[in-house]
Amino acid sequence: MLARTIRPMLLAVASAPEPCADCDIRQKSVCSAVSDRDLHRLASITLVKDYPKGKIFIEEGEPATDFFNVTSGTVKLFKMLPDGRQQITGFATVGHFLGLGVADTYTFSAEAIEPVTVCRFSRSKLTKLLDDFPALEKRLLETACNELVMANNQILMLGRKTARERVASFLVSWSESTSPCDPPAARLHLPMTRGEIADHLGLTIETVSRTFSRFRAEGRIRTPTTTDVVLIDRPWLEHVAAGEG
Amino acid sequence: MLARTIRPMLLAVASAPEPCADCDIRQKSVCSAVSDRDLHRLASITLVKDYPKGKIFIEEGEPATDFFNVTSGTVKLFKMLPDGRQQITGFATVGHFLGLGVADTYTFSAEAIEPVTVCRFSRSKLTKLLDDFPALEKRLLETACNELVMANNQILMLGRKTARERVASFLVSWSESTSPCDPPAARLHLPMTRGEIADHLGLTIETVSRTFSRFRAEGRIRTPTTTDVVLIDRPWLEHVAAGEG
DNA sequence: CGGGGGTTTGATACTAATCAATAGATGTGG
DNA sequence: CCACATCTATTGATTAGTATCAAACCCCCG
Repeated sequence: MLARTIRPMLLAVASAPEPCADCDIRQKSVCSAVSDRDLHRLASITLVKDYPKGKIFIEEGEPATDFFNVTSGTVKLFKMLPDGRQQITGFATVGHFLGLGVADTYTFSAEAIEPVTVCRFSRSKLTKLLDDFPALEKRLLETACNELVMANNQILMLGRKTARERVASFLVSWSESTSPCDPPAARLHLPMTRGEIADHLGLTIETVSRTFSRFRAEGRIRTPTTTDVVLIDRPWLEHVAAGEG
Repeated sequence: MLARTIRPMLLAVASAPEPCADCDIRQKSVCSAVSDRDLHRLASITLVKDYPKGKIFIEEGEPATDFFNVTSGTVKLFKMLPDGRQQITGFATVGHFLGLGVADTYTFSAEAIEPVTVCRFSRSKLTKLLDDFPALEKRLLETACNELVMANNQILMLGRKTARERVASFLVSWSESTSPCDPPAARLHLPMTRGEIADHLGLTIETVSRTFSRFRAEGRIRTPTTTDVVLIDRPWLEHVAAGEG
């Protein structure tokens, strides 16, 4: 009896592998709000997609047909002004859900800044699913609230912090978002360019570069490579980031 | 039979007036997601409060015990740095729900910038209520998403727009948020000071004042009083606000 | 080895901040 | 109702911080 019910499922998996069942980042994402028992319903509306570096897979203004969940790689989320000025509202890494803060059309664009894998959900299907999974809806609300907190922190940063404070804030917060352990690892990898950091902090490439150099000269950080940073004096960086520098 | 069921309700209302039953801004707020039939449950956890101008009724860092719904007046939402620098993340007017984007403690402060009336809900009680009212939860998620869109627009503004573009953006967006009709009324009332506008736009009082003066000299706006603005050339203001100026 | 994108560093320009003074608005008490 | 005190707004002069323009450097990759 047990075997009889399980075997067909295994066969089904073998013939059309369910993306969610053996997903190893599920507990990091909103998907963990769906129980194992219901997972096939989530899987049935999920499509796993790979995007190469540079691929823009969400374009501001286009009809918002899909939600996404990042399962590997780093994505930049950004808005642009007509003359090309760009503002990166955030970087999304593994576990991040994309598509909140959207009306009928996307209100931001998303670009893979390194090879990225996402789970793509049909927006209308996921919305319907929410009626049956209140826990998932609760989880999305929670996620939206967290993003609001982050957004307000970025608003404070852009509105009132100096270039030094912004770069310090970025280093500390990127370190926390990529290093789950406590205390966070001292060495960070920066998959984004100086230009992307600048577009995130409301600065120019040159100012970001100069600030890195100055932190280096002051012995607060080391940069073994352009894309790797070691936080030598994290307490000081946190102090500066908090506006007490 | 009808009379018999209604009369006790009316008596109840007379003895302890239910704040929600005859609320005339309900359709503007998240409360409209609760049906008339269930309204008493919402009313039972609601407390109507008045705050005078200048009253700070949410303080960043304090335990987040309550949610609020603004029913009249204007509230400034802000964050501060230790040395006193202030960033106003938004202005909340009638119908706005306060308390999303909050963890265990408030992540922002709220001050009445004119006399304000709010409905105060116990956070724990409202959270419990959500289990019974999925429509209300859905509505809160929708609200949170709208706020995220607004927050991202402000991030773009603070990170990449010039002083002129910021002031134009503010005028257009305040006009839209206070004038429900389409096209919005040309004359706006600004309950906030120049300093508060500056703290919202990441500028100084002087820069805001100068920009107002310049718009006035260029014939784009008129300022009958310090607290009232007439948008003479709205299309131009929208153009500048969009970064095409 | 050469090319090209990304980065660093330097010189200069410009926007908005700061400092300062005046003017206008608001409110209070005589 | 007016005079005074206080707060807010405007305008001007100067400064500072960051952007812009320009050149050299580095590193990766073909």
